[in-house]
Formats: sequence, C-alpha cells, structure tokens
Amino acid sequence: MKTCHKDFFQYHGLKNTPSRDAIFHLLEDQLLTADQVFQRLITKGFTLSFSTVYRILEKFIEKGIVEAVKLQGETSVLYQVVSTHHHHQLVCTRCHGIETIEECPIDAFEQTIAKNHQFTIESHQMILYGICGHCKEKSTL
Amino acid sequence: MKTCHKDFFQYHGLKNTPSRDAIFHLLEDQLLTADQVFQRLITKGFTLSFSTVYRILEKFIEKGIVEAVKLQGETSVLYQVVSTHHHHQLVCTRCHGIETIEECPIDAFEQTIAKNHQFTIESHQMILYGICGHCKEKSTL
DNA sequence: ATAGTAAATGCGAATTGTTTGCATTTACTA
DNA sequence: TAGTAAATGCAAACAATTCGCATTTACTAT
Repeated sequence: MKTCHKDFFQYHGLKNTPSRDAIFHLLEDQLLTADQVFQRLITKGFTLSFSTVYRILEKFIEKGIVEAVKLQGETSVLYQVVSTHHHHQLVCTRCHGIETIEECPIDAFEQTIAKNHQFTIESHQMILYGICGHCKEKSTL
Repeated sequence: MKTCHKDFFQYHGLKNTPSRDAIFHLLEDQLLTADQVFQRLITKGFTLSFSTVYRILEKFIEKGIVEAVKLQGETSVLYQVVSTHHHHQLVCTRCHGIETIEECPIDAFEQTIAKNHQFTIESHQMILYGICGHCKEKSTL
C-alpha cells in the first residue's frame, strides 16, 4: 500500500522529505516512542537527527496525521498514524503487548453525556488494560 | 469527612506523616500536578520538599490510593485520590476545565472485548475531550 | 517512657524525555 | 534554475521526574 506520499504531505502543507516518508511508514501499523522511531531508522542505515524525529512527529500531530498515546506507567509517549478508522488499544499488563481494536462504546455514550452534563464530546482517549488471550492461556497451562 | 488517616495509611503499610496527610487531603477532591501540590502546601505555610511530593505520590499510586492521569497536550501528570466510586474526566477544549463524571460505558463493553479479542479488561483509562455547557453558552451569546 | 529500626524526608545533583536557537541544507515555486 | 520558505543537524536548554545519601521521624517492642 505504499502510496505516493508526496501529494498526501503537500495536501497538509508539508514538504515531502525522506525523513517524513520513513517515519510515516514506520508508524503506519505500530505504536512507537520517538526514541524507537529514531533507533529503527538509524539501524536501517537511515540518517537523521533526533530533533528531526520530534519535529516531524509534532507536525504530524498538528496535522492530525499521527496521534500520541501515553500509557500508564510508561514514561514516554507512543505515536501512531491515525488510520481512516477510529481505534483504541488493548494493553496487556502481563506481556505488555498492545493490540489495536476497532470497537468503541463511546459513540453510543455521547448522548448520555450530552444530556447529563451538557457536554459535547469532540474526541476521546480510551485505553483498556488487562490480560490478553495469549497470557491467559499460558497461565492455565 | 476528615477521617483519621493513621489507620488508613497503616493499613497500606505507610507511616502516618504530616506530608502524607496534607497531600491526601489536597487530592481528595481535585486533580493536581505534583508541582501544584507542592505550591499549594508551601503557600499554606506547610514545609516539605519537592522530592517528597513525588515520593509520596509514587507510594500512593503503588498502593492504589491515587491515580495518575495524563491529559492530551499537557506536559505533566495530574494526580487524584481514587474515590470509592469509579470515575472519568470531561476535559473542555475551550476553557480547559475538568469535570468528573461517574457514568462509564466500559463495563457493558467488556463482554464484547472478551468475545472478540479473548481479552479480559482489568482497568481502563478514558478521557473525553469536548466543549462544556458553559463554553457552549458563551459561544452562542 | 524509651531505645531501636525501618521508613520517610531534605537537599541537591543526575536523568530522562522533549524542545529550542541558529546556521546550513533541502524541497518546492515561479 | 534561482529564490524562498520550510526542513534539518547539532548542541545546548528545559522541564518533569528520579536518585543518592545523610539526617530525621514514626512506629515497635521493650
């Protein structure tokens, strides 16, 4: 699905640079910290500076291309490309794996909040912590 | 409702110190950053050091007495006493006010997640961003 | 009451994650 | 192909949080 990001970036008023392209690809299907993004690119032989990573992430967030997620206990922020579909995370407290889900109970919840609190939900952040299927299996062995 | 925290702290294996007591009281009914906690106590004439604030918060979190919440955009973490009832936050994107609500759509959602993802939810974090009733009124004036 | 002990604190320095200033380079426009 | 704004690299600055260590305190068992 490697689309030409040139148009995509330009649509957002961003220049199409190698660093942007590389970071976008990395975050298309996974949550990574800024440091992980940097390390993976460097390991691949790609050259860029740490501050560029932060600046690109900042721009991506500003344009709504990427979202930032802070997990409980973690010290640094995780980044991921916002896909066309809304999603949330299941974080396993045993293996620390992160699964992305599409289900969301909050749309149906909006009316309740609107009625009870005169509050109009614009966006939300929801992270579910628990035990994944894999870890449950392991513990019953 | 100023209960004797001595027993409460000791139950959790924590010594009953003036600093613990003061911080607990502060966070009983509001979300504050570590810095805000420190400033408010100092302003009151209370004497304690910044690192003590962090250490006490750390202990409280470890014991499940306090929860840490990270809001979008904010650089620092907010802390609040975990009340007996489960709750969430409505964060107004205009006035930045934070309202606490008791409603939660996630309990009903657990079965869906269990069935579709073999994932057992233990806890969750949900923050709703939007416009509060007060700001909506102002914008229609 | 009191001495003993582990826990809690104060202080400052260290760390971590992130941001910024500024000179240089690059991608796009005309 | 030159001109311009945006993007980058580098190092230094920052902010939030943590840590080391000496001192003090709260609790325990005398």
